[in-house]
Amino acid sequence: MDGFAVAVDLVLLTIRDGTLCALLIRRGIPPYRGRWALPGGFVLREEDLGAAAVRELREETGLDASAGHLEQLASYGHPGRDPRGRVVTVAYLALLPDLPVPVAGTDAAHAAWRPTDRPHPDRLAFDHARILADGVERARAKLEYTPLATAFCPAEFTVAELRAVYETVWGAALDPRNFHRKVTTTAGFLVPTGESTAGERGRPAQLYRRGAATILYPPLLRPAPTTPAAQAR
Amino acid sequence: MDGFAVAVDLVLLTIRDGTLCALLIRRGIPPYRGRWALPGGFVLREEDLGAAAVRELREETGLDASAGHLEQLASYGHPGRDPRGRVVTVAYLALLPDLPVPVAGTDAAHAAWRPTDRPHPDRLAFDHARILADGVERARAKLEYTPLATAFCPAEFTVAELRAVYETVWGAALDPRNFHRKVTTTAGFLVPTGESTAGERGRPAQLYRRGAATILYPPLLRPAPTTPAAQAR
DNA sequence: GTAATAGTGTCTATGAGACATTATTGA
DNA sequence: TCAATAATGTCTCATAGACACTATTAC
Repeated sequence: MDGFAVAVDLVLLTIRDGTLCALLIRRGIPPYRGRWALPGGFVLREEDLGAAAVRELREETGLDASAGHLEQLASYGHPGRDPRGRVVTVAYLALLPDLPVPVAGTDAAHAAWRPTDRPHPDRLAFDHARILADGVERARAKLEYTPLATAFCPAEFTVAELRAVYETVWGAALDPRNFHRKVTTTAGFLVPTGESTAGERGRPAQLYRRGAATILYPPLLRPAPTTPAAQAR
Repeated sequence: MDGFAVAVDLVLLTIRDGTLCALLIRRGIPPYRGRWALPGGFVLREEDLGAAAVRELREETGLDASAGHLEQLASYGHPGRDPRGRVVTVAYLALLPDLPVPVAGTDAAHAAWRPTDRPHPDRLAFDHARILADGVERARAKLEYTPLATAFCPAEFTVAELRAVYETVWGAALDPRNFHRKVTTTAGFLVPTGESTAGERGRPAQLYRRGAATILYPPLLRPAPTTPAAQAR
């Protein structure tokens, strides 16, 4: 009944240069030495799962979880997923604003933000490709019915920046006028600061902070891909 | 790094007598002997997490998972959640049609379907009250944007039965005419069998099977509780 | 016939999609 | 003045909500 190891792995997403990116770590020790993997590590003896995720986040990025958003994603425990033995990993998903270059963890040769659609020519270590894909899909879905897109933005941001988040994560263009109307009229989504941008070319944009809402009602649905009907997406 | 036990616990939901119910097991062994708990057990040495959930489902209910719907819910691993030691549990959520009385597991004195809003006067064992609440909320949310309400129904069912599922899970009345229009015009939700009910009082109802759709687009949103705005729900 | 339930049609209100113009800055 | 970007207004269409009537059975 005993004898499992429990790990947390982090899908850390941010937007850099108009691309949805995930933080990957180049493994410095076996197994999968030299391969790229999600940051993560084993849960400590007296540590809660969420606390382990927060700790790993700080260790890998130097970030406080409050800057963005951190939630549990799913658990993965296929018997053969780790050659060292039976390891169950609890994956967490974080949405983060664009950061300075992350500090590499002590047990990793390198760390890098990689595009989520082609993280690396080689396959990722373990089942991390699957975990990453699940995290991206979760993020895409949650942008529809929560205001979590703001977690990708700095504390103060413009409507155009927020729209760019949606367009990047969904990979679809959105109408700037309809988007502006939607986000500014949905109660609790945005709080105007009264300030404006300056020094940019073009008309200054009003700055907003994230509001108190936790869900968007009605939701902001991503455009239907092909058919106007239901089915796969 | 080793030394964790990994369990699966099941939130088995069904609708009985117009009430959303969960299957609870009266524990026959310590800890929490005599208290009610979610069905579950430890993951075997060479067993995948999902396979353990399917196995427990069969052991506790005699059910095949294909009759309803089974998905991973979340993992819970607070250090003090189990007095026997460090146990991480991966909770699974199942939506099941109304069943004959479940067979009690070998290590349990009793098993019973209990209303989810007041499972028992005593507190449930472990952190199972929280897990149950999370499962119910997940079910409520998924009825909005998936056709999973059909998992609560038998293989063939009427629109009125399906509507009763929504009304029970959401605890809100829905307009029969608008509901009928929505579910019958959403592609892939329902497949008419051509058959009708008979022997009931009143006009016979057409029978349907669940369709191939996996998501509902646009979703079938539950009525906003109070404010027409966003915020907590 | 009566009671009971299923199924359908219409009108309205709300929100999304398409689209052009005005506003405000830096160069 | 021009280029660039932000912000707003209008029309249309799709969908949800409100609501009343007809249809088909058992008794």
